Amino acid sequence: MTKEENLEKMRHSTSHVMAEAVQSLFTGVRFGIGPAIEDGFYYDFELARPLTPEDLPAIENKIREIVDADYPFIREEVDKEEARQLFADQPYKLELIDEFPDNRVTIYKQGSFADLCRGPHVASTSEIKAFKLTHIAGAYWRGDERSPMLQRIYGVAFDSEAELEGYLARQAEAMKRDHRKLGKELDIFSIHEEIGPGLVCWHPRGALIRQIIEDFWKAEHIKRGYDIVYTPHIAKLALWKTSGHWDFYRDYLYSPIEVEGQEYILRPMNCLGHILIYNSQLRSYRDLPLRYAELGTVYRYERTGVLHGMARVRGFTQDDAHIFCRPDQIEAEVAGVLKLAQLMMSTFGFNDYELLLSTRPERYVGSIQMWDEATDSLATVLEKLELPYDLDPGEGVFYGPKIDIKLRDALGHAWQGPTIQVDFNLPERFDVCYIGDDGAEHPVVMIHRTVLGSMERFVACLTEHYGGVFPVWLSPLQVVIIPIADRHVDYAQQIKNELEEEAIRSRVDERAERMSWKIREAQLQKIPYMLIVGDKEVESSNVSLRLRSGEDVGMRSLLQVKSLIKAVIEARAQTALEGESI
RNA sequence: GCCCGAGUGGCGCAAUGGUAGCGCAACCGACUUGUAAUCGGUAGGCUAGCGGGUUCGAAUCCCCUCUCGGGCUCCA
Repeated sequence: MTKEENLEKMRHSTSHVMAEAVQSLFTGVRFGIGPAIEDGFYYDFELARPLTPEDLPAIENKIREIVDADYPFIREEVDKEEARQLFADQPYKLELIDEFPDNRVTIYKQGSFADLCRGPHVASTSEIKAFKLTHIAGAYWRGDERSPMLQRIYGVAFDSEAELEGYLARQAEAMKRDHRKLGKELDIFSIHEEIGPGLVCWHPRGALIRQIIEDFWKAEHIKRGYDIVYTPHIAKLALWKTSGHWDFYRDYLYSPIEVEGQEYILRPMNCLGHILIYNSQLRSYRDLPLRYAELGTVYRYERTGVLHGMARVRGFTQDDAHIFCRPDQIEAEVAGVLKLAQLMMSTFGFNDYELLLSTRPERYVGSIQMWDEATDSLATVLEKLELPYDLDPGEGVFYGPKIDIKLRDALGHAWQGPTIQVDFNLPERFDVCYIGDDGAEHPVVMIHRTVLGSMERFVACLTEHYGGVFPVWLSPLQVVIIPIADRHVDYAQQIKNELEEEAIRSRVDERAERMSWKIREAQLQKIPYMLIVGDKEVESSNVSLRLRSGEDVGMRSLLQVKSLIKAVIEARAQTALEGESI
């Protein structure tokens, strides 16, 4: 058994011990399930009263008692009838028993607690080493929102106190990278109750980061034969009925706006405008592929509980494009998009991401043959490009299979970023076709795709990925010039002017503060370069360079510093100085 | 949407039934400074809601609404 499997076993056993602790502290407990998860475990309970965080220490103490008592875990096999009697007052367990295919079920007992469980478990409770209950949450029985909501206690468990401490320290570090916290500290964005939940205001610094990304994005798309288009943010409801969105996603649309007796809605997607542009004239097979790209803002009425800073919002800008192509062009186009997505990921420092191929869901349109062909071609491209991916069965969109790239935030949550989706639905509904070399009409294949995701989510992930320490080319402010005394302000200003000529973003901190105070503030703002100027520098026409890593590079000529910074920006380097860690 | 928790000056926090305090920031003044916090002073909130209730009295207790956080569900 590997170390990881042992750890998982121990975590699972800890959840049983926690259940025993809860059983002894509360009356009338009904038990749900309690598996091991990444880093720890949870158990779901139905209790007479709501749990509060204050309950956790008592439960932890009880767990320790059970651990110290060193109860063995005993495995027993019983038939279903016996199991039903054992768990006669446990409706959730009875439900599980009914669903087991075999007549024999296994039970694990430790101390005064018995649970229906496949196992395996540790030999004895004393094998549980370092654990901590972390939080409580509501969770639907079996993850179904029509089922009762149980109370879940989450915990973490490790082989040693040192590993537990290490984990908790990493969590604390990760919380510092939270884009919602950094967004405030670094003045990147805000969300206002007065405007509405999930609607983002981009502050000048955030907007600058976004502009830089968008400029890069546009240039790379134009290079690859995309045409930039703009389409309206609202459209007649009838259009969304034709597309099928009204039927499938009505609950996620903002309510219609009535004007002149016509109903309009805020667009939840950009594709329809692109389709109408395509359909504005007859297209020949020679015209294809056509690639329409738009940084298109869309609005979706996301349920209140799911909103999360800039990462999950109600109004967001997709870096969208729709490729209209012939069936024989699918593979080449998908490959092109994947390569572009890879370029985006590597340019922005995401070297660790997951690729998922999602296949036909239960509710779908089109023929199974179309689905199979499209899914195969997506898989073929992934294999040709030697990209490792996981299958996500049944997770495709109703209109076609897709490839998703998932990015992780500081706390390890995966967010969908780039996505490539084949669409069989819209070409049919809108009669999107081309004239082939046979002179006949053929349906086009439409590919929806983003290579970043949305600007909001991407900047959120980017902020967490870098912990706010953006690479120089993305840093809103690249240089702070710090005059030591008032008499150095003119010289500092002169330097700023020279940096401006090179389009380096700088500011002179001319406040009547001490140098060390100005350095502290520049550090906290994670500004890549600090240029300190005092008598020595003025006299020798130099600057003293300090990096946000804390390194004092020393006195250099302005020319040297300028060319260093320029080179770092042009290379879109991940670090502020070659060989530096930031 | 569901369960639990929270909402105090720009920001971070204190005050759990008796007339709201602290730090940072802001503003004013002094200091003119050598690599992460110079000193002094001033102003600023009636405590999410021009919501309802309990009480002699509410930031503090109860109800409603809104927003945020942790999860669940969802995420075209």
